[in-house]
Amino acid sequence: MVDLGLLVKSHRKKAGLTQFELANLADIGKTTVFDIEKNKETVRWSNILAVLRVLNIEVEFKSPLTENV
Amino acid sequence: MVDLGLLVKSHRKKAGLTQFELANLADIGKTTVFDIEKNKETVRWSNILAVLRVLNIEVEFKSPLTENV
DNA sequence: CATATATTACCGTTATTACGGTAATACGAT
DNA sequence: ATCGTATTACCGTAATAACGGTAATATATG
Repeated sequence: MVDLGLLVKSHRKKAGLTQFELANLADIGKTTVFDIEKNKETVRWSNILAVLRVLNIEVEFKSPLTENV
Repeated sequence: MVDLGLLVKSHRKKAGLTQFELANLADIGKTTVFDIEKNKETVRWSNILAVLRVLNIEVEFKSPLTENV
């Protein structure tokens, strides 16, 4: 697994957004954006998804059993 | 994005686990396993990770900007 | 260096999830 | 069809994440 916090941060920067702006676009609180970038794992899944959606990041799940479901 | 609930369910079945057993292995509540399989997005990210870990499923994030960070 | 802006951090309140218990339904095997 | 097990569903309580406010620190810019 990857450093999601760093991934979000770098994408946000590239998009020229502040945490606050990203939070608004994703319709979540600024504190939550901060938490995600800090890899706090207690955040709501839906909030992570909201951020990823704004930043155009996709999620994929992989396992020995799947070449994608 | 993929049907995570279905993915979890099929992997759990393949592993021969009940929801309750999976919950215990992941050290979370049975209700949460049920919720994940129902694609309830309000679950805690850490709980999803716990389940994926037990089932040996990896997460990957993809975007136009990354060939993996 | 000084100023402005962004980030990090902390706090208190509110809203909501996590959880186990339990009941009802569905599923599978004999 | 019957029995046993798994799943689905609902509930109440306790735990905790979400949130905005604010302050402190860091970063960037003139």
